[in-house]
Parts: sequence; C-alpha cells; structure tokens
Amino acid sequence: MSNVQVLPLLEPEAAVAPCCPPLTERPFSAEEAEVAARMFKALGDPVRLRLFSAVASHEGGEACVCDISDVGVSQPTVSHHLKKLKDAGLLTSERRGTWVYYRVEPSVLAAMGQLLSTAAGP
Amino acid sequence: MSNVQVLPLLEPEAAVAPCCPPLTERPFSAEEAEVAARMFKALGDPVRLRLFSAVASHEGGEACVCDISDVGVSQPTVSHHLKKLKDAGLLTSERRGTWVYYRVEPSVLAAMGQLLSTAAGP
DNA sequence: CGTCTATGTTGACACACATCGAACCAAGCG
DNA sequence: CGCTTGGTTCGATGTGTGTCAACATAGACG
Repeated sequence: MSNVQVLPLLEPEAAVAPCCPPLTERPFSAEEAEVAARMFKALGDPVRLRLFSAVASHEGGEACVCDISDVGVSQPTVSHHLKKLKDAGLLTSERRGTWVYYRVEPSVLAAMGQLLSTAAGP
Repeated sequence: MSNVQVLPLLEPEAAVAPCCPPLTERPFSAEEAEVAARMFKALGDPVRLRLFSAVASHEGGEACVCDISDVGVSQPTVSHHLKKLKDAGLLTSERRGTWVYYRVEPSVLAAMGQLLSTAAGP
C-alpha cells in the first residue's frame, strides 16, 4: 500500500516562483515535470476545465458553486472536481454564509503562462 | 485583393484560433473544453512532459528518439508516450534512415499560450 | 427545535491509463 | 543473406480516475 499522503503544503511563495522554466528552454528534470504535470493534469479533464474557466471568467474573479455547477454532471461530481482543482493549487475556496465561493489562485495563470512562453517572444 | 489578412481580434472562432479563447475570457463550452482538455491531458504526465520539453528545447526544434529516451522508463513506454503526444497533435514524427525524429507542432505552443493568456498581462 | 437548501464526503463500479516484456518491423552492414 | 541496432506494436497487469447514489454536514429560517 503506497498510499502515503504526504502533501507538502504549498507555501504561497513556493507556489509562485519555482515551478518551471519555459518548456522550450531546456529539458525538464523529473522534479520539474512532476510539478508541472500536476497542473496540466488538473486541467486535463473537460469538466474541470469548464469549472475552472467559469470561475476564472466570472466577474470579481470568484464564483459560487451554484453559479458554475451546470456542466452536465451530478452535483457530487462537481464537488469532486472542484476539490481536485483545489488540491492542485489552482483554486481556493471560502464559505460565506450559505454558499461556497471559489476563486482562481492568481499565481497559477502566471506560472502556466511562463511554462508555455516561447523564448522568442513578440 | 487576394492577400488580405484578417485579424481575428474579435472573432474567436475565426481564422487562427486553433481551439479556444483565453480561459479567463468566458466560460468554456463543452466542445471547447473537450478540445483544450485533450492538450492539457497530453501534457499531464511527467514522462510526456519531459519528452515534450526535450523535443521542444532540442536544437533545430527536433530530436531523435535516441536522444530523449532517457526519462526513466522502458523504451516501449517512451514510444507509447510519444505516440500519445503525436495523437494529441503536439508532436510530429519523421523517419530519416535509421532514426526517427520528433518535432514540436508550432501552432500548439501558440494555442496553449493563448489559452493561458490573461487579458491583462503581468 | 425542526426543516429546508447548499456542499462536501463515502462507497462502489466501470473504464482508462501507465508500464513492462516479448514479439515484431525497418534500416544499415558484414 | 544473416546479424545488429533503433523503434513500434501487442498482450497482460496493476493502478488511477470519473461518475453516481446515498449519506453527512453547515447555515438559514421559521
């Protein structure tokens, strides 16, 4: 049983900087690939991508679950995917009264954008 | 008037737009999410990410399998992942004599970069 | 307190996937 | 032609994942 749950807490500063250089700069090391693949994987599901996009594009940068849960799957599945996005560090959640609001972790888009930035920019 | 270049500034589905608008622009439709998730998923594996990065960063933009197959898995597994990347449209392959060369599909980085581009740059 | 709505959690199940060894093609070389 | 090296395909196997129904929790409200 290799079900070790060692989740290294993502410190805010650690989450921002050390993700990775652009994919085109040099071959990724195993560690870099592990970290970056986790983000890509989290967005590698259509339902999660729609949820993420719905939150990211929602006004104010945050969205209540009730506003984004219309993606064609059951409510527990939505909750499951939101949890995955949260575990991957892409979203944060906060309960305010009856509803739970999700919000995009700002550093994430920057990190992934840097990953895909070509060395030869415009 | 045959060399008119239409700039796809306001028409996301026209011309260049290879798959989707930025994630932050509006909620993705099911079809957009399906297409985009396929690319993210292809890069959502550490081994594939290392292979892709190795090809993308290799000089000349292409690499022989023999040059990038040192990622800690067996050679059939490497071939399997390269095939997946090829099926996802991220890589192309060409046999030249003894060796097989892989090369990054150029439009891919642009497409994914556009996906993650925030309306307001950093 | 009891009840209703909004989310999260659990258990179960089917399917997909990553991985390997072995067998199989392709090109060069004696 | 047989041999060697490079690469892909095949079959099997264990693990991961998406999904749902059922249950659990957290506030709001009467």
